[in-house]
Amino acid sequence: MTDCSACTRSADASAALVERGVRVTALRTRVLDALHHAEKPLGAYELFDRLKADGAASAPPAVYRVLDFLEGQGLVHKLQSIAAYTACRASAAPHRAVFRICRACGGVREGTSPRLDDLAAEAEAEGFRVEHLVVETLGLCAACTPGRP
Amino acid sequence: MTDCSACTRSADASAALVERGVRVTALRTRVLDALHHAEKPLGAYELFDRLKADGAASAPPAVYRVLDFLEGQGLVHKLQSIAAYTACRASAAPHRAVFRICRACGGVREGTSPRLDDLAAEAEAEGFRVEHLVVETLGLCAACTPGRP
DNA sequence: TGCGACAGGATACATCGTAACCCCCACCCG
DNA sequence: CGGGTGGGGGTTACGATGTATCCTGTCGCA
Repeated sequence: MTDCSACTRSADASAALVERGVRVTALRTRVLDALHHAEKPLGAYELFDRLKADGAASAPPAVYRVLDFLEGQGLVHKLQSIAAYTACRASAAPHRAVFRICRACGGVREGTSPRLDDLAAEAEAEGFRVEHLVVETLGLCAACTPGRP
Repeated sequence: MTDCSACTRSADASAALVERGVRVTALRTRVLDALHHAEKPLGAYELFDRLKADGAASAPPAVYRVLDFLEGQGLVHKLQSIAAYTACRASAAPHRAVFRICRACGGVREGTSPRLDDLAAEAEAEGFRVEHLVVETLGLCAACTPGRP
C-alpha cells in the first residue's frame, strides 16, 4: 500500500463526512481509498474484487450500498456510460460535473462548466425539477488523438 | 396494431435510411416501430419481449445489434441513466440531444440546447475529440411536481 | 458459379445490480 | 443495568443488462 497524495484527498473526504455527522465506517473508508488510488474509474465488481482481496468486503450488495451512500454525499460519481465509479477530486460536497471519457485509454477527467448550470436552469424554467444532471463527453483524449506530437 | 401519427415518423426514418443506402430490414423496421409506438423508453429486454411476441426477434443479440445500428444512424437514443432506448422524434440524422427524465412517471422529453455545442466546443478546445455527448437531466417533470395545479 | 459482405439465428456466458432477510453493535433512554 | 432502536453490513439468491462466438441464409457481383 503506497503512500500518495490521493490519500490526503481521501482523508479530506472523510473529514467532510465527520463534519456532516454521518458515520465513517471501515468499509466506506476502504471504498473511498480504493477509488482514490485507482488511476481509472472502477466497475462495481472490479472494486468489489479488490476489497475482497483485502478482506474488506463480503458481497456485492455491501459495495453498492457504500457507493450509493458516497454518491449521495458527493464524494463519488457514477459514470453512466461506462458503468463505473470514480472518486471526486474536486469537491467534498454534492455538485454538478462534466466528464470526459477516453475510449482509447479509459482515462476520465472531471471538470466543470457554467453550461451545466445553464442546462439545469433551462429545465427548471420549463417546470422540470432538476435533481441530478448527467453530462458525459465520450471520445478521444488529447494523448490518444492520432496525428499529435 | 393501431394507426397513429408516430407511424409517419417511423416511415420518415426508414426513408432516411434508404437515402443513405443502408438496408431497411424487417427487424429494423419492427424495432423502430415498437419504439415509436411506446409511450415511454423501452429497456432492451422489454423491447425484445414485445418483438418476440410478434415473432419478430429470436434472441437478445439481434435486438442489441439493431439498436446499435439505429443509434449509429441517429434514429434511436440510448438513455444511459435508465438503460433504456427511445426513438428520436426530432431528426432523422445523428445529432446532440438533452433528455429530461422524470423519476415519477418515467416519461422522457428530448430537447436541444446551444449549451450542448458549447460543452462540445469546450472539450475540443482542450484537445479532446468529442464523438458523443450524453446529457440527461433527472428529476420531476412539471406534471409530477407536487404543489402544482 | 463462386465469392465476399452483411443481417440475423442460436447458444452460452459475462457483467451489473438488487430484493429479502438476518444479525451485530453503537447508542439512547429509563 | 436491561431493553429498545436504528443504521450498517453479511449472506443468499436472483433479476436485469449486455456480449462473444459460431453458424446460416441471402444478395450482389465478378
